[in-house]
Amino acid sequence: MASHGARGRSGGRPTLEEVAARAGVGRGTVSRVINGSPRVSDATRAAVEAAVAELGYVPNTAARALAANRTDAIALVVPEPETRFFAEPYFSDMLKGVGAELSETEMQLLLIFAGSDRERQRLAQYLAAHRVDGVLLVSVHADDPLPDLLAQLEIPAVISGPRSAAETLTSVDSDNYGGARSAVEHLLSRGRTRIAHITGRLDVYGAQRRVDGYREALLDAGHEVDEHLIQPGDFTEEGGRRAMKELLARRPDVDAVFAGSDVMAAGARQVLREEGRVIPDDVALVGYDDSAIARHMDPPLTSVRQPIEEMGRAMIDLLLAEIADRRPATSRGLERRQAVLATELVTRASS
Amino acid sequence: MASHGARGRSGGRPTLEEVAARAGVGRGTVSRVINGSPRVSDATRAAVEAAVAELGYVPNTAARALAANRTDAIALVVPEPETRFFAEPYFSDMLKGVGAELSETEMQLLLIFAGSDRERQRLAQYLAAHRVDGVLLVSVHADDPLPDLLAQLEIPAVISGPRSAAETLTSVDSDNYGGARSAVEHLLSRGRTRIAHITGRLDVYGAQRRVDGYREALLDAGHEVDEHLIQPGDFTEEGGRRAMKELLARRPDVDAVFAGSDVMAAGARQVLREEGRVIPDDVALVGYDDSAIARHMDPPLTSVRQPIEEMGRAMIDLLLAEIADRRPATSRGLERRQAVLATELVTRASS
DNA sequence: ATCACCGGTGGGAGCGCTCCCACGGTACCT
DNA sequence: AGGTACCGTGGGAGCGCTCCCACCGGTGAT
Repeated sequence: MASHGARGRSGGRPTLEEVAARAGVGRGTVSRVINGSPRVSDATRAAVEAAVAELGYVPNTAARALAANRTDAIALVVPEPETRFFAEPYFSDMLKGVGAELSETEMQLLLIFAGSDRERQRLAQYLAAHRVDGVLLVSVHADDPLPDLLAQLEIPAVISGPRSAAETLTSVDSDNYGGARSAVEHLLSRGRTRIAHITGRLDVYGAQRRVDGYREALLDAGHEVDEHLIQPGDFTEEGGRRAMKELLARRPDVDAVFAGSDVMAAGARQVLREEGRVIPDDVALVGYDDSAIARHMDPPLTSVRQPIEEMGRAMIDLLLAEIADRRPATSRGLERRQAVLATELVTRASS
Repeated sequence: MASHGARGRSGGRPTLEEVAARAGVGRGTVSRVINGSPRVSDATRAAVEAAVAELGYVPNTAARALAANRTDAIALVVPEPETRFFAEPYFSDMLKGVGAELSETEMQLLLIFAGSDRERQRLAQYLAAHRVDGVLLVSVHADDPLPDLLAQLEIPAVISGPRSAAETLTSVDSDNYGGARSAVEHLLSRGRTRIAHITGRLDVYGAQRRVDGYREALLDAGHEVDEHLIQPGDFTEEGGRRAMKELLARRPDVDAVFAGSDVMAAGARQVLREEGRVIPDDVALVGYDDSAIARHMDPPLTSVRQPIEEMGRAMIDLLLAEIADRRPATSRGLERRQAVLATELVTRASS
């Protein structure tokens, strides 16, 4: 009977069975109480809860996962650390939201890095093994095979920053279009008329939407859009520098710049200063992201704040809903879920 | 026989049993191959590996965890988001190191937030249930009960930023003493003689060590330490402002400031500028952390860089070693493990 | 030849849980 | 009174794995 180290290999945490014995009920009943089933009488439930408390019972996740074929875990897939996602404050803010929302539940958060090929391989295996109930995807490139893999495996997933207007996955996004509009409208209201735009990488859908917002804000205000004032950047500081130099060369009379990120705005500011342009007197500058850089820039940078923490919360909400449905959005038919959250323009001395 | 939905409830991922059948061997043998046991003949191993590849077998973590009483998971416990830990670039850099080192192993990373009381309660339960094989602790307050809890539960743990010189947990730290010395020596070499220090919160051990480094660098250079030049801060920008005002009031002739963090340096810079002091001509300024703020400050801030990514890697290494030993450092006797990594002074225009 | 031994192997038992079937009891119908 | 329904409950079976014991055949020692 005591053949095989049966008795608690390490300290003996109480099991369902022991709780059942203590409460004078069967195993099934305890399980029902633990899982909040309604099919338990109040008296029994009270007795079980007392036993649970006395014994300090905590369910064994592994056993539960094995028996129920679920994991109570979701994965946050972090793409290459090089991407702007991993930069402040995006990452930590989103995590804050995710963590806050998750702490209301029993779910646990797994962080999975998918930078190297090796890591992506592991991730694919991981997902194939259905070791998580759902996946959070952030800043995925348009050509990334991951979303399709998830759809194929029927793993619930939510993506932040849809890859296109036709995104099939459930998505959460901030209102890039509206954010860009608010920036441009602000500059117009300050009397600027030759407003340039340094864009983000245009294979990023959000960057495209910002360009759309830029264009339409100008058109709606009765201005023409001068294509020479739109200069592609790549979200980097150096890209911002290059773009600003190009703009100055083509349109020396530019009187405002709306940059698609604070980092690019920082690059642009360097060039403007080198060229002797005073901010905001000669050229007004507006960034995007409202990062620490914006607050500490000289002069402090007007920037579009995205509700990133809210986005994290929204992602969890949508994901949990999808897990509850137990099937990914694609097989639910057409009812694509998505959330678009409003941005806010934070006005500072640079404009 | 087919009483109870036995056949793959969801897609039928292959099991050990199926791999065994395919390879014409027993379950135990496949398990041995999967786990790299040496007690398998080469021929058998090859056959099993072929079967694994053909079937695309991936072990079921839950079953493994249940049977073997281990989880192959470690937790990174994130304290209150308010702390400086959660600020850039500390968090993401450390995560980068942790992720890189972890991707060499089969371990998975759990992120656990322990900000609110509620969350800490969950964490305690979590740990009591032994749902992770080890724990990574970051920026823990001196009076935090968590380390003791971990020791009591005999859960391997590594702390970044030891709580004191007598830290009992295995720890990883950067050389705060040496970093501070390098900052002060740099200022001395620039001919500064009235060097002030704005400290971090002195209940943080690392902040104390920086003060030690500051003092001894001065003493070793044959200078006296003027206690009026040491002003306590709290790692915040506002704290930096207050400290700088105080210093200026007490010692208007100060010609250099070594701040215990970049953020405090930013606060100090504001005050210096308001008072008409030119950086670095009138007052040289050096920060600590080499964050984005330092690079983008005006003028760019000389700062002490900590090898945070390396620290992340070191934490994982130490933790894995400890898990392999299957017992926490405390019960291994006196051989406390710790790693202290060197810092680097990044010189910029502010000094 | 006999025995102990050892590398290599198969498979039973068990990890702690969920799922589901079966069962006793009460309430309500005919 | 007998039948039917349903509620609350107990407990068997099974999730996929690891651990360990038993077993098999081949060696080398006796």
